[in-house]
Amino acid sequence: MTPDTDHMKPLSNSQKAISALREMIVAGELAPGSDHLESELADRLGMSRTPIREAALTLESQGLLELRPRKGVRILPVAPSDMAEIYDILTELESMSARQAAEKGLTDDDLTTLARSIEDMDDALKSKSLEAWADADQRFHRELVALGGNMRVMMIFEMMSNQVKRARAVTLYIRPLPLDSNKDHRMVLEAIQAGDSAKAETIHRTHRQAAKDLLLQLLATHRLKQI
Amino acid sequence: MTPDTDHMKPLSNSQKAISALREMIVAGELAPGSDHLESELADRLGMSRTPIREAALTLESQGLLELRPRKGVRILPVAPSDMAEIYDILTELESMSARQAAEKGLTDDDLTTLARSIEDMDDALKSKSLEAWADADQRFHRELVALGGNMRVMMIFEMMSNQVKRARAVTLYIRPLPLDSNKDHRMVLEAIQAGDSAKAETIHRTHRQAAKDLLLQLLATHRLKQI
DNA sequence: GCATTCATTTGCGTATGCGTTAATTAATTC
DNA sequence: GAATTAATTAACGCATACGCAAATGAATGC
Repeated sequence: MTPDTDHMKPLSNSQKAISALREMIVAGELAPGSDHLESELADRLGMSRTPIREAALTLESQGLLELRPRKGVRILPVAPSDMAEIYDILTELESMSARQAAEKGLTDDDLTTLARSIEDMDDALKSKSLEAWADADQRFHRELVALGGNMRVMMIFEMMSNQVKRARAVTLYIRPLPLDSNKDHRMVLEAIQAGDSAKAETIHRTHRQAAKDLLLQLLATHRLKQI
Repeated sequence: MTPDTDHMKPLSNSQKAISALREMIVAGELAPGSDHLESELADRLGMSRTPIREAALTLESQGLLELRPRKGVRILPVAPSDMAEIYDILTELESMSARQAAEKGLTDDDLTTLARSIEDMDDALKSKSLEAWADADQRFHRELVALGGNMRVMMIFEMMSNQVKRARAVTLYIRPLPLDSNKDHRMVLEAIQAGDSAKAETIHRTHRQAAKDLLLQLLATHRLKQI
């Protein structure tokens, strides 16, 4: 039961279409590169074309798909060069967030969520649950950005995350186990606790660059030219 | 006459609505904080509600306005804290672009547009045309981002630029003359020419931070709590 | 006079229909 | 048989219509 089971707004069809389509895309149910007529999607989601179009417009501006007249909506494939772009942006903005979080003099209380995600990653690795690890890792990065306090950075992060998730679905089981990854996370957390903004930023930047290099290497060695 | 006067696609009403509304917002014709019914905007632009809604959805995802049921579309005001967020993001992403541009070993030929915008700023200052200066300055930053080669950064830049333009319309005539600004620009250009990526990045970062500090100071001293 | 309830208005969300035009198939010509 | 043109189909852009719910105003009760 959700915290506030009462007074749940009945969520418009447009909203439903946005999340439904987003999930279908991230899950690969709508394959990268595939085309889908508005009317087809409307049938599939049991609504008319109008909310579908509105959702498609929104998702287009988030870079998940493309509206091509008479061809239908095209699910955008993500090439390694796209992932490089995304990781470069995340590297800069997350590192900035780490720095700004460290400058805030946050209390341990403010950092419980971040600390929790690190523990969750440890637990996930112990029980060899890669999905749980990926989930906790995602939470760590999101919370780091949240602590930075820049709402726009959060929006950009969420936008990019959708594409990152697709890449991870492909690479999660072909990548080496992220056994050392949590060392970095812990060092970032400690730097933020200590108020050492330069250290927090530098460590996180290095961490992110390594992640980018690993991913691109993986995609290259497996000849994954499109996700 | 535009380069290709023939075969101009007749540009859909949605597209027209997007640029029309964007220009009205940036120009202040639709005041920050004001509400406008979809039907009102539809009448004003001589089209039905459908393309207006589609345009509003797009502009909402670009942070220019907000759709509030029964209140109409609300033109989002920009507070100093918003400008701080925007400048922080631009600082990081433009500095990264400067670094990456420098790493590319660009020829003087690749850099003509950038060099041109610097000259234009000089000319504008000589003829005391602040608008022309602001325009050339905007072109410098856009071209720098373009040279970085990250399409997503370009998109983010364009998005943020809309809000920056509104701030500039307010501050352009109350700010000190940007007499030294071009020294920074020239140094960035030279660093890129020389392939000195660290220098290009550092100088541009400093330049951007100074711009942020100046802007926030201006807004504070003039008690501009909302633009 | 103030609050509460009911009636009315109004704006939005969404379905639907239609004209336009791109894409596809058929037809005609060389 | 290939290629160009004509005919057909179909998807989209947009206008329009309508039901519902929120906001507004009127009316009633205390």
